[in-house]
Amino acid sequence: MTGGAKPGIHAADNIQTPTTNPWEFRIKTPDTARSHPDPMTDSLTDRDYRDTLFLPTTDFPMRGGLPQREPEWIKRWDEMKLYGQLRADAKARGAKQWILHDGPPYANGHIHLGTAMNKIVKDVIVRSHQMTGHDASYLPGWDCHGLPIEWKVEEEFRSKNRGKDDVPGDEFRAACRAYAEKWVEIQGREFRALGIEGEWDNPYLTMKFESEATIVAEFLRMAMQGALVRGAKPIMWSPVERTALAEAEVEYYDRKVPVIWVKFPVLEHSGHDDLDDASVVIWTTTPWTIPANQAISFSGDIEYGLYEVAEVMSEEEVGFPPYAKQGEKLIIARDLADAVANAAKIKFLRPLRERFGENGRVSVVELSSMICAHPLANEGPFFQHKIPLLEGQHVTADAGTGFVHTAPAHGEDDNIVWSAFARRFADRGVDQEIRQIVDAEGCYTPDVPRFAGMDIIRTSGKKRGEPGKANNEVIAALAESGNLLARGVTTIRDAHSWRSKAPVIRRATPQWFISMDKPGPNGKSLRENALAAIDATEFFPATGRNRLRSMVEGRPDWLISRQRNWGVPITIFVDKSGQPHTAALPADTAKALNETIKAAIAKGGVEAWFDTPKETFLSAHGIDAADWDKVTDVLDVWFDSGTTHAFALRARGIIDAETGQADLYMEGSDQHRGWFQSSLLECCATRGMAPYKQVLTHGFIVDSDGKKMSKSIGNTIEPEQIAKQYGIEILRIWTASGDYTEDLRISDEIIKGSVESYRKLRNTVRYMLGALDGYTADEAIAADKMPGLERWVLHRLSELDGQVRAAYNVYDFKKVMSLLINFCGVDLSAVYFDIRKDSLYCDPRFETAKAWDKKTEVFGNRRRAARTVMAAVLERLLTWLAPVMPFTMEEAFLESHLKDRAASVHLLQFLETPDGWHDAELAARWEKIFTVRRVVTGALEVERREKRIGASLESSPRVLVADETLIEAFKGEDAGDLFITSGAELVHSATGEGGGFTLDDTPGVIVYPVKASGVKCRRSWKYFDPATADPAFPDITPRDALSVKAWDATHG
RNA sequence: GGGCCGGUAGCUCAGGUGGUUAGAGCGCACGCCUGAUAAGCGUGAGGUCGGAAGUUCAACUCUUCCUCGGCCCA
Repeated sequence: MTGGAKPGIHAADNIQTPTTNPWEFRIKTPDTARSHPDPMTDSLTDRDYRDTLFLPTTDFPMRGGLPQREPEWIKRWDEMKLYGQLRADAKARGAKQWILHDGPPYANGHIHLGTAMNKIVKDVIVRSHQMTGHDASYLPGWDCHGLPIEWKVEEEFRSKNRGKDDVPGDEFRAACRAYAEKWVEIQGREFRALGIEGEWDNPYLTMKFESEATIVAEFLRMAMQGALVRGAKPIMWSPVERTALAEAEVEYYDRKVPVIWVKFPVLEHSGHDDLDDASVVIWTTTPWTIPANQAISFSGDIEYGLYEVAEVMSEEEVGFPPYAKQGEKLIIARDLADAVANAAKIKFLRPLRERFGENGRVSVVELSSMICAHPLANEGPFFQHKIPLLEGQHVTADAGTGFVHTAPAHGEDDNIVWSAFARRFADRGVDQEIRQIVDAEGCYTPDVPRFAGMDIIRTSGKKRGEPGKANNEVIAALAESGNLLARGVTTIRDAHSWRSKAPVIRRATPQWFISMDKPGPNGKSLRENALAAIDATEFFPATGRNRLRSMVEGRPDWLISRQRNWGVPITIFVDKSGQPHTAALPADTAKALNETIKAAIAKGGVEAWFDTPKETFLSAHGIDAADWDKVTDVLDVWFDSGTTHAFALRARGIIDAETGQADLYMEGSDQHRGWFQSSLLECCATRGMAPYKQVLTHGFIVDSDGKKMSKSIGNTIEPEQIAKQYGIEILRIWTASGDYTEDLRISDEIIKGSVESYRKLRNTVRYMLGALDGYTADEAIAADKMPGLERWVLHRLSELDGQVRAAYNVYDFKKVMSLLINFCGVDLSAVYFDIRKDSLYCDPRFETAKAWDKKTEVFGNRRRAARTVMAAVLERLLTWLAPVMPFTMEEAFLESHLKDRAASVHLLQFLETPDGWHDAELAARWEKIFTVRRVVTGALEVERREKRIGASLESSPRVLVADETLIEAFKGEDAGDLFITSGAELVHSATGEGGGFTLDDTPGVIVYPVKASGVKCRRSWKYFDPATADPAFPDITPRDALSVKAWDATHG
């Protein structure tokens, strides 16, 4: 029988084999592991050849036990000071520096999957650059100032019954420092646990004194160049907290608000006479802003009409006397006339002119020429300013009247349109100055007639956050003036303070800006410099350039002042005219003063500015402190982050102080608005260039449906969860396998896919470790002495070398992973290992070489070649994968014959490909071989299905090939070995012999799956002709007999 | 509402300048092996390329619209 009865010893072995760790049973030391003769028979031919065989032997387990082992590896790397060794190694190599500059996460809260992914990508980048010959240091950093920390600290004080005003500034800031420090420490540990390698002992922090001093220095440098301007801009202001709020600091809720329709009598116009006593009607939900009105906006795209109030509903019908009066003439958007009439209880609103202005409407020219009176002009001169009409993009006909009440101090659109037009109205007697009539408490200032001191929002007491007196009083005044057309109540979605939940108002306050358009030292504006720098930067993905570009093109001046406590102060003194000392003082004096300021911050941190009286700074330079005020605003935290290049890279000497650039900035794509931009603007303003050569962005983590993760949906996954269940390395493989420049999906199924990849890679490495047991450089054989199959593998390595380097170079890890996973799964596992199993297990082992004769050497060298190639593969695979899989590759490295080469796999470099490995001709030849092989494999599958064979060795196919070059491809190769059959016959034949197996896509190759004849070799399981056997070893093939003889000669 | 980006087999990804039956790996199903064994090998079934319209002899690849999703704004 072909299958043959199995010798009893195998059965016994099987019974004893424990299932827990089969590798323990592998023959580690063959000499001592020789089995006894089979007790069932004492026949000579029943010798067990197992001990003369070589089977893979390794202590590298099939399963990694990642969750348990990863922390141990990190501990090991920390103890051996791997990061320091990496630096020393790069220095010893004279490696070229390559800098990924870390964008600082905010020192608040635990890390999440997104931050983990961010750091993992960075780590893979840094490691791969280090291994491609660079000195790739990595200095992590943190953003430590800012509001979120301030809030948390305020909260902590409040829980101890201490309000914001009860805590002295320096005590408060000290608490903020301690808070940030705590989270830096926690996050540092969490990042380290992800296997991120870097300078964790000495990270950069925006709150270190030297950082704060550098931030101040950078700020003063910009100020000295004249980039700093003072202006007033409407910002969100919370009267309850007496502070400005950023967009991130507000929440939007529905709120009931009054709504009023107001008439602005036309004062001047250049149109038709019938406009003489007409009024422009506006609509607003913030009556309190009416006293601040300075203009009316309209749209050139809206048709307006002139109407006469022909009939008003009676008091009986309405329940109160309607405000509208018969005979009034109103200008309203045509589409909204009905709605206005309805609100104003007007029964009949008569269109006065069918054809109004050009094309049947009030033309832009006609409207632009109008000047209206303020509706409260009757309250006195304060309100008797001229109200121009401005064409604005923000005006729509969705609701209201088609005209927008414009108070430049209280609305962003208002401010934009006003700023654009105000200058043009100077010669028409329109006051250009923006009116600021509301104080920090949200009350009218004393100079406002009738309304002075009235509050918009109640700022204290039980009704905190509810409406104050302002709205009602303004409405009353409007009613008295006769210019109120209608009133009502509506609900709008509006901003509220995240903290107090009270409504916020828009209020213009004096602020400091970095001008985008003022010409700088090189004669160009910051905007122009920044755009040029963007053009000089490389973006991954390339679309990032457009995104950043359009933002810089369109952005307003950079508002850098914040009325806050926890931040780097705006270290300037202003004179009585509001000029900063950097502009008002002689340059030399200003510079000297700046040095004093910087020295103070370097010594005492930001506290030094707040705690030191202005006299101390000024009198040292002979300046009369009485003439100056010390600014106590702090810088926007984006300014801090924009200067990281200065204190984390330049001040530390990592890049040149003036001309240096980081090679790469890498953050989420949201940072086009954030860090990429703040860094760009800051560096362009100070040095006229971007601080980076390349910008790489990643997307965000979403669930399996592409939805963003949110706690409310409950689809969040924590990094710790994955670390505990699967291991960090699985998370790293997941990160590296997907397209992180887009959004990355994660789910159980997806993670399981990464686990599969991990297993495949781990097992491939494990097989090679086992196959290379006992391998040393002595066994190596030159490439030109190797069989074609080995040289084909070397060719594949040469291809991969180029592809892997190229992919890492452009941060395309998914390419690396798919290349290597395919290589392991297809080229190695399914082809090379499978074919060379026979050689590896059965050919004479190198340790028996001294007993080889010429014939034995042929087989022995074949095995040497296989092991030489596997060593080359292993060495490359370990290094190529180490950036993504630092844990497993380190483990494998230390189990391998390479372990004496370095203390860690991470201290190795990607290997260069020796000349001669690349061989396109050979590769083409092997493509032909594989083409034929595929047909043979297909034919054998039919035999298996028909139960005619099981193992492929039970066949010895006859292959008819029409294309002679396909036959020639096999020259010098043993086709049977390549097919893993007990033999093979290749016949050049243009015609078939009837029957036979073919594949549609491979015409001209016909396979007859001839059953192997002869007996089954008891050692190699191949079928062979017993007549050819060595008489001393009748039950094994001549090749196996040579192996066994060499074995016996060297093993007694 | 605006700007930018994306939607190819169950999953992760490939698919220069439009052109034969849209590919890979994994997973899945079935089979083989039992000397890589919680492994290895083979075979196979799965997409008409988010939807619609258009341009073209021809579109996954070009245009428009819609839809879903992401980031940033309003």
